[in-house]
Amino acid sequence: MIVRDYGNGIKIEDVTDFHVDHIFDCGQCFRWEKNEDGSYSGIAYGRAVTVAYDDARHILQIDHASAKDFELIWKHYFDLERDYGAIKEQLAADDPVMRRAIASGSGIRILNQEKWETLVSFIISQNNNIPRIKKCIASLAEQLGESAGLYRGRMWYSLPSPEVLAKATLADLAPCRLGYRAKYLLEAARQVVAEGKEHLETLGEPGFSTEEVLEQLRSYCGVGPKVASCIALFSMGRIDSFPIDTWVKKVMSQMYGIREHDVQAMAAYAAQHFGEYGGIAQQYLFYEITHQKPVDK
DNA sequence: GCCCAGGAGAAGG
DNA sequence: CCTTCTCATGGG
Repeated sequence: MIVRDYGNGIKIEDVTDFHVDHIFDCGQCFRWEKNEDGSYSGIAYGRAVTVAYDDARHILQIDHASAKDFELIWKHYFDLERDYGAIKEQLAADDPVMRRAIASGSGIRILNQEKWETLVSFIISQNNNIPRIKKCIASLAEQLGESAGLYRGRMWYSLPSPEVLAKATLADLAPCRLGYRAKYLLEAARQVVAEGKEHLETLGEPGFSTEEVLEQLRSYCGVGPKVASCIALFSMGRIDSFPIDTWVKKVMSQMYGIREHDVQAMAAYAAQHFGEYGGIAQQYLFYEITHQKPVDK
């Protein structure tokens, strides 16, 4: 992987299977905003950057980042060492439904996000819609988070740490408009602090089965089967984890003929047909159904 | 007013 | 073990 430093950012050559719209608008992350030129600016691991991709030249540009940070953070964050071409080929074989879904979101990459941030984000996500989830998380960062400095003419904030959130009160969270999820969040933060932050980090390491990881995650208040699957998938590299939400239920019933509320059957179908790539398959399906144009008659 | 959103916890069988 | 009810909030 060739990385060139241009002073205030870096360019990476020969990046394929990458599209910023697919990556940042497939529901896996909530802290990236699209700029007028099509690039996205956001914050992760305490760094505010801007990401653009040249589809013709296969060049990924990360502004406000160093080559050192690329090796340390961004290479892994964007999952650049995984061969998505081969995975897409395998998933599409003998599955016309998946082939069409992959065509719509061909540049998706499963991000490796911060575990704590992902836990917080998906507790907030429950029974909520994506625009409002983004507002809640941005508000939480601005109210209680840490400053990551000035960039592109404004201040950027990380989410509050577990320690800060564990000491916060419902009144502190009131401006964020989290609704009934606020008390879940405080409860989860207190558990993370009580057991030590390392525990959450350790969960991401190999050695545990995905089922063990999901079970551990479900011990946090506000984390059930679906939210646990998202945390495992989007921050712990468990790409076999298959989150089943209302949208996936729609896809699975419409396209694969499984009864609308039969979550068990959907999980079984995913395990059998998508296997170790269930989470990636799920993202293609999710992207397609959440971006399909309404049919006008 | 209704229904819905990347659901989960609590209560009641 | 299972099913049903409830939980804030804002947009359509």
